[in-house]
Amino acid sequence: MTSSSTSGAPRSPDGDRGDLFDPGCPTRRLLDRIGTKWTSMAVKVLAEASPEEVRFAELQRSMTGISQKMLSATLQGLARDGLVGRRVEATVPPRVYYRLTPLGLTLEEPLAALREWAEAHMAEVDRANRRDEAS
Amino acid sequence: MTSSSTSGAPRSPDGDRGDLFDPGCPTRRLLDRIGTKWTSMAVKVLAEASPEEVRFAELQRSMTGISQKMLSATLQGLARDGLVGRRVEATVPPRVYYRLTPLGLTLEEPLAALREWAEAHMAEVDRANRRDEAS
DNA sequence: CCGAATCCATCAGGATACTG
DNA sequence: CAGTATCCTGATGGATTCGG
Repeated sequence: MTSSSTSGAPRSPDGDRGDLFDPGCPTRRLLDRIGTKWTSMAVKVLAEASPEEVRFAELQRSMTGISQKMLSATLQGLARDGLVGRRVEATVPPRVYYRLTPLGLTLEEPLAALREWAEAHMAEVDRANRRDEAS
Repeated sequence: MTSSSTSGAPRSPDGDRGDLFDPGCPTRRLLDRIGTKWTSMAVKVLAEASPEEVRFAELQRSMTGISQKMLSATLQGLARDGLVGRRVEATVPPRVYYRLTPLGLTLEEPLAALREWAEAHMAEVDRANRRDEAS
């Protein structure tokens, strides 16, 4: 098993060790997903395009620096989570369109709040870092 | 106010290639921090205690499963970012108190929004995952 | 009591090449 | 055009131990 999925589903079909950790925190599990390198950016791009669909190559262009592998993995993860939907156009060459599901759209709200905080305060965070580096 | 400042590119490995990647996205950098395993939980615990201070061992007890190393690293990171403050009581044995700074407190708002989304919708996400596993 | 240091397992994620 | 497969690296983070 090379990869047991990025968003590790509880792969303990039976009693692993019980409850060593506290997996009952949905926030942690959410952050495990949107906290990955490209996921939140994909949601943002798709949200901005919504309700229009976006093609694979178009997404790759919007997300500078992402590889096919990571884009594919990111979209797969979001699709598995029911946050984005796929539509394949059976042409030659084939075209695949992505869009946020209604559930994915609701995620955009708190994500936008986080973005606003980042744009408002990350400069101050950076300043704090500089101050600390001086020591 | 993003006084834009000198817009210091955080990590230019060596030669600045212009804009191959987009390091100007503060959201990514924010998620790189709060997306780590324990950071958001620490902020939550500290926010709930605010304006009271919390001791190291107390934090460790609240965050089930965390090691000293990770708690220390998490708090250091938050302190460097100016989100939490430390107060050392020079007793024997020494006691160290942590609390959110005003800046850290402002982060609690969007973080709480994310938490609400998680509690409201993660069950649906899980259901989507099950449905996908069936294939 | 606090946390720094070491060792070690795992994994995200980048580069590349190949299929349909 | 869209997606998969393989290889490889550095960062994440857990357990443990030492120091102040």
